[in-house]
Amino acid sequence: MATHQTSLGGRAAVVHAPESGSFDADAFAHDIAPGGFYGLDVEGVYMSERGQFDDDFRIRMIQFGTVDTAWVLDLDDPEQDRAAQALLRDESTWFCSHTKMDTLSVRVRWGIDISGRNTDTHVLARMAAPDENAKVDLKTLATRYGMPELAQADKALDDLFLELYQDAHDGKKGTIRSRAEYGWATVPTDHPVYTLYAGLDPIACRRLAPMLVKSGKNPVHILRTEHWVSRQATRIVYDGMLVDQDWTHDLLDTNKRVTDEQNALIEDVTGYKARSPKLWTWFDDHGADFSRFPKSSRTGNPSFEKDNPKLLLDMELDAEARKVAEALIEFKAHQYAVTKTEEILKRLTSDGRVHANLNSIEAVTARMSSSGPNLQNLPKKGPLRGCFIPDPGHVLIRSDFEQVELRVGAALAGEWRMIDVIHAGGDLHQLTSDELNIPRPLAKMTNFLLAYGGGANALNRQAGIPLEQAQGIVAGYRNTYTQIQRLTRRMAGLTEGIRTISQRWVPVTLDSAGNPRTYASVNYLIQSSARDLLVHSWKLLETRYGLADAIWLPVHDELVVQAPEDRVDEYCAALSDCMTFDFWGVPIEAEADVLVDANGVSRWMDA
DNA sequence: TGCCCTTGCGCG
DNA sequence: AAAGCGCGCAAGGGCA
Repeated sequence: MATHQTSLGGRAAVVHAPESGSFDADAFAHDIAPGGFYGLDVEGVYMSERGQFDDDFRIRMIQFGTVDTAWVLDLDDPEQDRAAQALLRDESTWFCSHTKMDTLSVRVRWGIDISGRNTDTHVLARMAAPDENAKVDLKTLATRYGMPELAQADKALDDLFLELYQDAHDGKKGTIRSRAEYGWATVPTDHPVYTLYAGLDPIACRRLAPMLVKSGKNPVHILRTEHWVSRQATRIVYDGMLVDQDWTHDLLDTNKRVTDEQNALIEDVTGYKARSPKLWTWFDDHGADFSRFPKSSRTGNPSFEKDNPKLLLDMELDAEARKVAEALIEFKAHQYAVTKTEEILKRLTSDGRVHANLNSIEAVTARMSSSGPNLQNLPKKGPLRGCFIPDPGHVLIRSDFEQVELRVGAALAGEWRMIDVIHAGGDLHQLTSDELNIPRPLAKMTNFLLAYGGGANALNRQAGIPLEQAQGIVAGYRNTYTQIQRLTRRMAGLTEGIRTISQRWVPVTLDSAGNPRTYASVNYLIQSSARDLLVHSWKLLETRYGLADAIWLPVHDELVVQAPEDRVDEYCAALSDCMTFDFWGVPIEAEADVLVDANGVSRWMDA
């Protein structure tokens, strides 16, 4: 058996990598005994856009680690595979691993769900440092916590992959992707660089878990809750969303036919593609006057973003340019749907699903985020959300909190004027409209703007009203809502961070000049507390009805639920019940809607 | 080719 | 006194 005697963070570390056929089960069980708490990591082949759910994805090794000893098991050896399985199945053994990657891989390969017994160090890291987005990968963390050897081993593996690739491809370097693809698939499972890299990971992870818990500022109940939410997120990713493939292909075909046609027309006439940044120069030569046209702030060139191309039609263009302008407008109207449907189809796995990632604690405010594809920002209007349908025999139900951020803000501030209106079933935007004597749309903008820490400049810009008027409105708002103003001042005085209603810690973030953005704290308090409330409802769904697993997707202030066809009423009632409660004397309300299209088919969109 | 940054836009 | 908040993704463009 190959054994590395090495050092990690100034402490001895041992990595055992048994060769196929020479596995010592007793020695393994001695180091990694059932009932313990172990770092866990898996090594697989290169991951495509479909992640663990790609038919071609497979794990090659699995590693378990204590704080000083790791075992790297080669899964081509049936004995080692059996030992790994037995340990993973043991209900008394706990694991920690970084991100959902390992939990999902284990479930895909063996059907074992360890998510209830796995602590995600990525989640712990987000709790310890909510403001350090993108810097919580395991290598960076290990380095920060005094274990630079992990990053070094990673670098050595990269070099090895390049070497392996060149050996097999006449010395050619290949692209990053091709090197990774080749390297992960073919590196020998007994190569010392590979086994050392693989072995250090679970040891580092196991050491990091308690360090991260200690360095965070959250009380223990938050950790418990986040572990639960993270488990739910893993379940949602594993299940994925069923795709209506006919619907999606139809959408792609109809939209792509238009974009291809218009793109070809534009290129024929101008020599530029529709999206070329130089297309404007052609218009310039054909009578366009860009002196008062919106410009890209970076290049200073005319910008064809948004609805800007429509402005071309107001110009004195020659007939040819007018035709191109119309083609460009048509192209842009269909481009978005093409990109989105292509992304969905790219992620489609052979089970007909898209396993979008749901990050249970991504934002600084702990709001969840979705990626690959991002389901949380698919347009509400239009047919794109309709690509996603419930499982056979099921129906989707959606329930939104009613104006939750404004209500939470009113409650936290103790703003009685607002609270009275909420109790009376009135409209907060209308209240502002009446009090400040401004139109309701402007009042609505003002309500949100001020809750987000904005000021007169922002109102001026966004509402397109004169700065003086914006200043007047802001002053009026502050005079009218004195308690909101008081809360704003109180929050601005907190230079380190704030605590939400569940005592979650949210740090003050810095602007590009390094100054604390204390003005954002009101929004942090409101946004993050609203996140607490959504999780609160989700947990109620579990404790009152045992229905947490019915959640199909959370969208900030909205829960989408999948219900069996014959229990729709029951699920609707449960959802309404769990999302309706009193918060600090303010009613929080939600109503459940069944999502069924005009043909009686349930899909993720309104009829 | 690869990396990094910005802009614009969808959602809340 | 003033300061719009949180995300992810595509595309463009500078740079090595």
